[in-house]
Amino acid sequence: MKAEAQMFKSLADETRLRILWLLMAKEELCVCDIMGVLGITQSKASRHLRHLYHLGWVNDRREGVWMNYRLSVPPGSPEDKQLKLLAEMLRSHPEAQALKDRLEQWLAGKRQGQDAAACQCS
Amino acid sequence: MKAEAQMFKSLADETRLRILWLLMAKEELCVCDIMGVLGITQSKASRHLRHLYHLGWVNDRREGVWMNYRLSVPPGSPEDKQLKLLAEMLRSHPEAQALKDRLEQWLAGKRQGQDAAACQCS
DNA sequence: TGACAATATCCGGTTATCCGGTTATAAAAA
DNA sequence: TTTTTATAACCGGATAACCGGATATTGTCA
Repeated sequence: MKAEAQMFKSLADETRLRILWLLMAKEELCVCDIMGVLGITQSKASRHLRHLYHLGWVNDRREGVWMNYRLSVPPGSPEDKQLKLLAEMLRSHPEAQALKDRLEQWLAGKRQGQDAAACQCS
Repeated sequence: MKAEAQMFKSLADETRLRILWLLMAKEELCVCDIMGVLGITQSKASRHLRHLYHLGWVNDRREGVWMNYRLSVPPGSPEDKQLKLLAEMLRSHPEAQALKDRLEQWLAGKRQGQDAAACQCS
């Protein structure tokens, strides 16, 4: 039952929950997206993404300099059901809604500066 | 989202998972049952049960000197679904099966010494 | 009341987790 | 090749979690 405890441990952090929530909304995001939307340091964003990666929640895909992450749980697996349940818990959550809005804004802003560096990571 | 993180934190401990698993199998157990079946100290059993109590997973019911605990999640609530999902994850788990067997044995042994102190907590 | 049994809480020690800041790596661009 | 950018890994330090053993509380019974 160690594996199960560890799985819950990986969900027992607000930042990681927020990241999973964003990835459920957007499919694929790079580290700097996470940083920007959540307003956290690069170190923090990368650390938690690696954490989720090592536990099998997300895949990574390199695209030049960017590292993109997306959910990687097999459909129908317990982990998949867990994520769906999490989504259900958060759906009516004001904070989660606000995050989704910030994500939309962020992505819109990114589309604007198309040819320019898409991500200033300021 | 703090509440959700805290909920997962409460599940991120092997002992607490085992306790919940036992309570899903038996409906109501006293502290010394938990101690006996899991083979842990009284301090540890009580501490984790109080933890689960304060987070709303279980109710307590005093019966003389004994303190009985049982699950208290409202049917259909997200917490209920979470428990059901946990049960699904553990169902095929050898360790979980073994625990269930130990619980049966323990309760059988308890029925034997009926009039004697039901629980020596040795 | 006093003795006892079951449980809850406290104490301190150990370990795990999280964080920001820094450094290392890897790909692209100059 | 050197520089730049995005990201990962490392390094203390602070905080929180967990543990066993000791103590306090609560209920029972003589």
